Formats: sequence, C-alpha cells, structure tokens
Amino acid sequence: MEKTKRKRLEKRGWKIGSAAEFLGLTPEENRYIELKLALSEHLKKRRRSRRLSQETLAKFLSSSQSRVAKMEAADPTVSLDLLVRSLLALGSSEKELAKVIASSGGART
Amino acid sequence: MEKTKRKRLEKRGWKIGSAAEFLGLTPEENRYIELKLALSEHLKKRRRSRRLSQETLAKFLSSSQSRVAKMEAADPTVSLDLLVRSLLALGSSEKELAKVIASSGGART
DNA sequence: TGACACTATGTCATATATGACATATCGTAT
DNA sequence: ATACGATATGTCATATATGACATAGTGTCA
Repeated sequence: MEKTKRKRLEKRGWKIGSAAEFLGLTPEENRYIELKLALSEHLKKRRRSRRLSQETLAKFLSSSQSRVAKMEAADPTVSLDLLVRSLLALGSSEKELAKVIASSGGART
Repeated sequence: MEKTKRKRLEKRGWKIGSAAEFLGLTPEENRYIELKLALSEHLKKRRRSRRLSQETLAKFLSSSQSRVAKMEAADPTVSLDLLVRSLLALGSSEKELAKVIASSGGART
C-alpha cells in the first residue's frame, strides 16, 4: 500500500527528500504533496465537468496544453500558485478550495 | 477605502495586471492576492504565538530572515508554495489552512 | 544618549517554474 | 487496419522565486 504510493509518486517524478528512509519524505513534504495531488485532481474534475479539452482550458488560462496536462498529473514542476490561480479562473470559490485542501489531510468527514 | 487598498498593495510591490482599469486587477488576480495576504497574516500570527523570531523561524525552515519578513509582508516574490510549506512546517493542519483560505473569500462566517 | 534584539527593504547569483513546441500514447470511431 | 481528437511526456529558453547578504529602520531598556 505504501509501496504503491511510492511508485505512484516516483513515476510522477517526485524524487523529493534525500536520505533513503521510510518513503524518503518528511511528513511535511508528504502533506504538501498530498495537497497538490488533491488540487490537481480537483482541477481535472472541474475541467471535465465543464467539458473542456486541455487545449481549450490552456488557451483560457493563457497557458499550454502540456502544462495543463502536467497540472492534472501533479507534476513536480507545477506550483501551488498555478494550480490555485487556475482553479480560481475556473470559477472555484475559496470555500471550494478550502474543502479540497481540508480533505487532503486526514480525509476525515 | 479602495484607494487605501491600492496604496497598501502598490506599496508592497504589487503592480499586477496591465490595463488601467478599476484597480488594475481582474477579480481572479484580486482573489489570488487576498488569499496570499490571508496566509501571510496567518503565518505571522502563528510565529508570534510561538514566540519565535523571524531569524529562528528562518533557520527552522532552512530559509532566511529576510524571506520570512517578505512572507509576512506578502511580498509578490513569495509563492503560495513557500507560504503553505512554511505553515505546514509550523504545524498548521490542513483544516486550519482551509479555514484561512475560506476566510480570504467572502469573509463570511 | 547608545546599545541591543528584532524586523524591513534592496540586490544578486542560483534554483525552480513556465509556456511553447515536438512527439508519443491513448481512445474510439470508421 | 488507419485516421483523428485528446492527453501525456520530454526538452528548452525565458521568467520568476529563493536564500543569502548588506543595510536601514524600529522599539526598548539602561
């Protein structure tokens, strides 16, 4: 289960941290990454519910298709700034962002 | 009141947007900035409640006093990433972040 | 007054993020 | 099969963020 996660993250290019302990990430790095993952998944959902292609969304955001793809893949080179600005541009409310972020934590209801 | 805000932001180095309309910012830019302001204020609060100096916090974050000052001043050169990572490092929960972000919106209770 | 801890501001070399582009892969029709 | 729209992946030049450092300002205490 943690192995799976490791693969999932390594595959995505996350080679964070230094020492070869546990998963190689500190709890804080982990929470930060989970937060980005949650936002990127939400972005994908929102785009799809609007029936937009990555290309169309990219133009709307003055970005490029490849960057949108990377956002949705939670590529390590995409910043929280870009994710948040994109979601705001897509019409997400602060409350909505808050919900997504809160859920990236304990996933408690 | 809006004049005040403009000064407040311009003074801080925010020279966003292009055209000279209203405040020079689109609603999305504005919401993005408010979000950063909310986080930076929260960071200041959290640091103070822990009775840490900027210098001490900086070392803890492997950063520098000047960058901490800029974080707290919501300087345009500080990223959401840095703000969020700092707050997580300071022990903020996802729920807490969510609250701060939600409040940066309508400020509804 | 000066000395002090703390904070703010400006600059810079380096590190990281970004849009753009090419190209590959996938899905799903015909 | 092939063709086509969408998505993924890799690279690169440029843009932006970062830590570090110097220095200036601010408050407080003797």
